[in-house]
Amino acid sequence: MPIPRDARTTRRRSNAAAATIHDVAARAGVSVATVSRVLNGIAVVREETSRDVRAAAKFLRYVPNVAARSLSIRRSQTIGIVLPDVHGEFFSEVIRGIDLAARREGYHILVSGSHSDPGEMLEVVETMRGRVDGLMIMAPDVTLAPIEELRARELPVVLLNAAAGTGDAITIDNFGGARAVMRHLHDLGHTHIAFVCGPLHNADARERLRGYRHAMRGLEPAALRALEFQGAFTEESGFAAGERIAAALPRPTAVFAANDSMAVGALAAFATAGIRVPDSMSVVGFDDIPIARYVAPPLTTMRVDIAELGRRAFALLLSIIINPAAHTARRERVATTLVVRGSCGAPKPQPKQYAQPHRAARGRKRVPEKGEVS
Amino acid sequence: MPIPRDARTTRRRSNAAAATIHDVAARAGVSVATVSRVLNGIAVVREETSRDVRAAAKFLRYVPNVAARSLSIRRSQTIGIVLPDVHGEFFSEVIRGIDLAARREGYHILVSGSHSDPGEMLEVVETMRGRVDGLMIMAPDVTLAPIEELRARELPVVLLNAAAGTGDAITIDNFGGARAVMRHLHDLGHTHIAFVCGPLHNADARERLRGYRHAMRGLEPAALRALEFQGAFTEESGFAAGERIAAALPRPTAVFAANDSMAVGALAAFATAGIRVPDSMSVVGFDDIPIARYVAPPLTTMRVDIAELGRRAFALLLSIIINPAAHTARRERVATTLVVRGSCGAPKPQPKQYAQPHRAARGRKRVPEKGEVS
DNA sequence: CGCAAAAATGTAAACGTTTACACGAATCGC
DNA sequence: GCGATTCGTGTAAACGTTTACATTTTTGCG
Repeated sequence: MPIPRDARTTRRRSNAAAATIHDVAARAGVSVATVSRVLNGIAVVREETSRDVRAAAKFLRYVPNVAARSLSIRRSQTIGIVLPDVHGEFFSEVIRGIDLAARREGYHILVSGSHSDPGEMLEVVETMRGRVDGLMIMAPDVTLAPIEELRARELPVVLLNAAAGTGDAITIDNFGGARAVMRHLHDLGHTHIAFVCGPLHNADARERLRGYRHAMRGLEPAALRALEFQGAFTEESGFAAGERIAAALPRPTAVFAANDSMAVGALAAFATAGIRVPDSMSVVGFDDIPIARYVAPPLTTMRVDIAELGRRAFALLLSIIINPAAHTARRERVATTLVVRGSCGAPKPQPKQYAQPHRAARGRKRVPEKGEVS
Repeated sequence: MPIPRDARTTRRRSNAAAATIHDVAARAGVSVATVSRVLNGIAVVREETSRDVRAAAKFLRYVPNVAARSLSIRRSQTIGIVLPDVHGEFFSEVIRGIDLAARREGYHILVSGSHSDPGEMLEVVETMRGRVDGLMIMAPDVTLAPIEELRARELPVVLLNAAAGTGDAITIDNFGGARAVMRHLHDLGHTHIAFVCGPLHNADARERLRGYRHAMRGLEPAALRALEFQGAFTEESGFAAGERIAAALPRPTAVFAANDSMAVGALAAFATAGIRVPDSMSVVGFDDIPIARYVAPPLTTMRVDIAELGRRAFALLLSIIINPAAHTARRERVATTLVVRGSCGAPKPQPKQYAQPHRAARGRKRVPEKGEVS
């Protein structure tokens, strides 16, 4: 595409077309190599020369052509983020975390969201390769995870919130968080605790369920089943589950919803059913979404520092990018924090002296663990 | 950087390094030009040759180097999105809208968020230029807007939710939406309507205030001032405003909060103050954030189709990118939709026959306008 | 069959960087 | 003062595409 044919020798400029490194070199009376060195802070170049170059660059409002640079150094200083069709808060918070960390290191982020099926995701990964130095894939859906693992090789990849798998990954400490929630409820004297589960194909939902079951392990299967209610991480489903719980015969005294949205839904259901929270029902959620503190009563929940998740994920990805060889797969987990508000009627008056009928999962030694703060 | 020195002639591959167009050409027994033509669907190339090329490319798992391509065609097929430090839902929804539209056109999006001051934003714009074919800048803050306008020339730019200004821009129909809200309240018989305002440096907040004032224009200034409460778009500020409204002496019968978050906060304040909504107080918000329907009572609000905002913005930007010359600045506005829920006690029994004392802003002819549906 | 026009393909010059290597000019030790 | 370093800079070859232009092959037609 030989349009301005003598670009490297002529000054041009003036009419249009951004200044190139050659223009700067010409104006500063040095070679392009020197300009490049000055602008990249590489090697030793005389202070005076450096000043001239910088002045010329400034005068010409020179900004390096990234494509050319990428081509030459074979890196794009960009990472890709592939997200499923995930909602609001979470989505943006994780991007914010990554963005902050990335910008600090001079990286840009290329995002592609709203992918619900593996095929589409793979396609996106394909179009991103070559354009990015590394990839961050969020695959909370268990059906997506394995596929991503296989593919995308020869490009650094970090998985976010993925189910199991082998590669590098950052996840939320769902299991630990769920156990901490349960411990809190136990400490409050609850034993008949219902659980509103998230969609089972979602890895986070599964882990939270596992935490719940772990805490309820004393119970016989049938009894446990009666306490578990299926939800879908939405307010609607939480509302529906709340209605069923309200109608359950030996009515549970507490509900642990696998996320805040469902907890909020359940709260609404209890309100319409005339069940008073926290007096006759305690409710705990998970995530600590912003409105959690504004529902009535304010929701006790497990806070997840999503931005931190993004930050950590970027750090991990960067370490792989920088030295792909000397890297062994790492799976990190970000801790969660219990935030006690009004929805579970905090320090209940009648504690352990009561002989509780279904007292399950008790007597474990209370090892403090991460994700348990307050 | 001459490492694999004979790349263009040798087959190489096998050990590492992605295949180049030369590798494909060699394997298919054609020239690189032909490969390029086939892969870009350009010009006429014999069906048979085409098949061979495609096969070779597939075999070598060839994927074009974008940097090289960008360098050659002088376009990156990428647009940049610069966002302020904006919260959750909105942030992600707008990205989703843009992403969807962009992907359909084969564009990628480079995002950079969380910029609170103009300087930082400008810096980001600077690092993005050359990397993107166009820019989308969201600047709801009036202090940011003008600065962005001036700069960033010689690169297609579309402003999102910006205050006034001259360039291309897409905004929400805040004024129209606010008026529609007020009309709804009037139709319900309210005249003593309080307004919880957003931060005044925010363009959206200002426009909504303008809509409110327009509807209340019959009122004398002092009376109006007594009905306006300052907020900051947060739940906290909404709560605080709610408390003040609850204590106001001729207590308003309705509250229009400039966004849902504040409406939710106000709702909480009324609940604690023992004021029943909608019986003794109607509340309307703006935005229709997801929890709006799950608070008690469900919030009547003005829905903003944020994804649509993103979509439209992309369409506009693309049109500028494609033909920068034949383009005259356009300012578009996306409509809003009234969503009636429980918080304003819908069709009140006592309508117009009552002689209302402060009946302001009445008797306008009801021109149906966009943003008024239901 | 021969020749012109059309169709298909190849050649090589851009695109704007980075950087290995070469080269001249200071600087140093003696 | 003179070779050996060191320092500062320049030259030019990559990086992997696209595409104007040249060249070859095919086709059409008398």
